[in-house]
Amino acid sequence: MRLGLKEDEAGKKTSMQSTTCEVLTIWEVLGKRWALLILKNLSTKEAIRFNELKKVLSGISSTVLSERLFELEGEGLVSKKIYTQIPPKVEYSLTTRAKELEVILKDLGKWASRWKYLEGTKTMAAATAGKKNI
Amino acid sequence: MRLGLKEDEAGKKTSMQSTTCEVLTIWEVLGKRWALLILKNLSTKEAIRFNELKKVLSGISSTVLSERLFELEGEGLVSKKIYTQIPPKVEYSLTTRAKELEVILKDLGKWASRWKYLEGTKTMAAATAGKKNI
DNA sequence: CGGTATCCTAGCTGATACTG
DNA sequence: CAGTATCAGCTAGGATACCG
Repeated sequence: MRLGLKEDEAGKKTSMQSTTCEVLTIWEVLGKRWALLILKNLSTKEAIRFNELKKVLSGISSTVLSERLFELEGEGLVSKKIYTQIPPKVEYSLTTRAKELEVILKDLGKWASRWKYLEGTKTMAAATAGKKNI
Repeated sequence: MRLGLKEDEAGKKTSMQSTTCEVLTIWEVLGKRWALLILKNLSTKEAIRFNELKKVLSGISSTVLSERLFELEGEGLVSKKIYTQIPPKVEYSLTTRAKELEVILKDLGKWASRWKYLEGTKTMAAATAGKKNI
């Protein structure tokens, strides 16, 4: 199973980092592509279904979405409600834990936008150099 | 140049996401491996030299360290002080912006550890399933 | 509908070797 | 010392096809 393997890696990577900072463990999950978007979209709707989510996150594949959702659930950020029926129906929603995270993320967002327009300084040199491949 | 290409990607990736959330742009940089560690180590020392940093982050290669440092500089999180001399000497340090980020990161860390030991609930099922490959 | 299994590619990463 | 160029391995991510 693919997920199993991933966790193993994560374990390997964090093994030498987790001692340094708790944040890194979370980062292993949140830092991954789509993770944040998923959380964000989940926060707008109360509950959302798989394909609905997939539609919103245009570009993501079922594989990855499923994977991220699984990881997020493992971290206790997302809860899954399964309706055993045909056709299947599964609803995802944020947990209390994730709600708390939202606040922090919002702070991060504020921080990000606060500095976004102040790049006219010396740091701009590097930024520009990077954007337009020298 | 390798760095140039990376920025292009970042631009491409965020193009459809940045409108959704400012955080994502930062995440493109912070989410990358080593980025957080670098920031963390920079915060302990006032200023640090390239190889010194490389030594602390045992496992990282010059290539990646240089790359990350460049990206972080582009985001205005790290400042570089070059001493034109032989042998070369370059010191890296955190910018004011990064100092602010630290606070947020610390909150994130608190959040992370606060929940770390409460995984004995239903969320544990998924967590366990993930950790030990079913 | 909601996933999982499989294959395949792109890009991140790290080791090595080489400049200023 | 502080990188950069180059090469090679590995893995995440996407597309497809197929079950419950």
